Amino acid sequence: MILNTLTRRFYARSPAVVAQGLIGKVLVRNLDTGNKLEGVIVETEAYEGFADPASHAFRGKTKRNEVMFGEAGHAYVYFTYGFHHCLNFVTQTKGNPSAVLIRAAEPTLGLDFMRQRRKTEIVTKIANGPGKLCQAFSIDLSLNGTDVTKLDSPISVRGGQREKYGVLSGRRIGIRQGVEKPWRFYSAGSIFVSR
DNA sequence: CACTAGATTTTCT
DNA sequence: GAAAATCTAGTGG
Repeated sequence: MILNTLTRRFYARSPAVVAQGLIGKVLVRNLDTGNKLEGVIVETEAYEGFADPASHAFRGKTKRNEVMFGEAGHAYVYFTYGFHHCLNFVTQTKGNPSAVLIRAAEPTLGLDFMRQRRKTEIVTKIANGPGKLCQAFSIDLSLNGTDVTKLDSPISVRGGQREKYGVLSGRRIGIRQGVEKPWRFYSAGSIFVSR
């Protein structure tokens, strides 16, 4: 079993590379209660700073997106559609505010807790979407800006087993600008992806 | 199965 | 005022 937490160097690359690299890695959530949740990341999307009209950072810095303008390896959590949180990891370096959206995961640890939070018994529906994933993993705005490269952080990512079916890419979901960019990455054959 | 409305906050026009 | 990196419950085929 590999337990290495991903370093800042991993995140300090272009978002598309990081997004692809995160597939098959394990998202780790350390709760205040001492409970631990884990899930294998099966779907991500890359958002490329100033060059990408779909990125929150495209129109400049705001109070909401300021974390994207900071150091790579931090969590960017935002609230959207009045209801849902979305989890991102900041990538690249200062001056290029890019991030990777975590869209879906396969729950592997803490299933009872997640089922309770999601109010569903169906495992494939626990984290097959960015809003659902945050609900299952108990992620909200209080975690915005969290450094995810530390082992004892509330959120971190560690290496997992190699993705056996390979990684596919396609168009991103839920956006109207820059839809032609093939910056959605997902685990081939996984039943835990959002679509 | 497809489609639609509604929840509700941040941001931009 | 309207759209947004969404989800759910409801209607109808």
